[in-house]
Amino acid sequence: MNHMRSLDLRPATQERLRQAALELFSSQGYQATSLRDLATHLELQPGSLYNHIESKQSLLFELMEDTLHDLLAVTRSELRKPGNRLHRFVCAYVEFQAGQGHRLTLLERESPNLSQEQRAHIDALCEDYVQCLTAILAEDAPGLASITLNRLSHACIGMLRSQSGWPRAMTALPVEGLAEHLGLFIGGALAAARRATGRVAL
Amino acid sequence: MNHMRSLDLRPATQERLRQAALELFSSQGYQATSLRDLATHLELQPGSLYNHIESKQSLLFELMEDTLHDLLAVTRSELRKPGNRLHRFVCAYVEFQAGQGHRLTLLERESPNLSQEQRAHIDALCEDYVQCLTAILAEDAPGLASITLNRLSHACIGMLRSQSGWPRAMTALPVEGLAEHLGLFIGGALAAARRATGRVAL
DNA sequence: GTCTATAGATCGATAGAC
DNA sequence: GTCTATCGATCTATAGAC
Repeated sequence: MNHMRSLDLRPATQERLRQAALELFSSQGYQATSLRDLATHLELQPGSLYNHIESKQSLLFELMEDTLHDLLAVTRSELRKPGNRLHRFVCAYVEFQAGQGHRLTLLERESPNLSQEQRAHIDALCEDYVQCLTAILAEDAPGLASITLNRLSHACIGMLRSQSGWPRAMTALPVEGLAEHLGLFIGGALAAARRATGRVAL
Repeated sequence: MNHMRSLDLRPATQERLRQAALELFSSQGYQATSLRDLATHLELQPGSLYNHIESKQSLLFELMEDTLHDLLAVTRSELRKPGNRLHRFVCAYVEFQAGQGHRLTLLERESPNLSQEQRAHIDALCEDYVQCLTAILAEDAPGLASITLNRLSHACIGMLRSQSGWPRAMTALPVEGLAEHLGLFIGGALAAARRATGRVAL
């Protein structure tokens, strides 16, 4: 109840710091960004950062972890709504990518800069996300062999990730119709997998 | 003719260096790998490396450039053979990934560590590779809108890249049947795109 | 083409005053 | 929670002897 007075108008330094770190890490890379760079963008002195972070590495880890938590939350929330689950899964990713794509860039690129334990944690969250999709696909195509299902899941996620270009090129196209296109392609891949299974099963 | 005597039995230092750099860069990351690390693995002193490279950055660039050149060469060579071109494209990538996957991880991850000019060069080569696939798809599905075709190309390449996992997890599955699975999914996506276009065109 | 030695710069992190 | 000041380590790259 007495925590109410903490509704500051300007964002807390914590939040400004994470925002700036996200921007710098995703554009220049983690290792190429020094804490001095970061402090300059915040108009702080380098040493002052350590009132808000434990270390540079833990900062990276928290950014990556939060990204996956948010992506999972958004996706699961979208899946609770009625309608085609596969389509909702695709929409959730497309929207997340459109609005916060640089957060996903960190996940793609900066894994090797984590400690072993941190990387294991992130990998586990990625597995959760993939499993989310796998469950939907298994529901839509009940007869698939587990190896086929597994590869289909990763292929679908590959299609979603492909929006970011290879490796970073691809003129930033408009998002309009993107979810529909991806849904179309994914649906086609799923149908093909189902047909092939049926053919074998007969 | 007199160059014949240069058929040394052990690989030249140049080649050992690039091999070791590839291994270290792809496993630890470019920035996290020091020239001391590299020199140690080669049983050399750090300074000696500069008899073989111009700079650390140019070493990275050449590794990435060579990778794309080889991938393009292998792919184009495969496309010259008879048979389904889309299938051959997929096979070329799968084999390249299976045999030299760590070379591709450099492409995925280390772009931001290049200079602007170097990155532009690499991006152009990536475009060439994408264009390779686009031409095949355009041939297989003549009526596609250019935006659809473009997104389909990137989606297909996303499926191919998805073998590497997200971001690096995914138990290294056997390669058997992988090209067939990916060909199936890609074929399905292509068919879906074609059907959707036909529906509109009618 | 390898070595030793080191320049010159930068980095992450800490200590202590305010 | 910000500042100043700095430690100690590490890095890329160079110079010059052999």
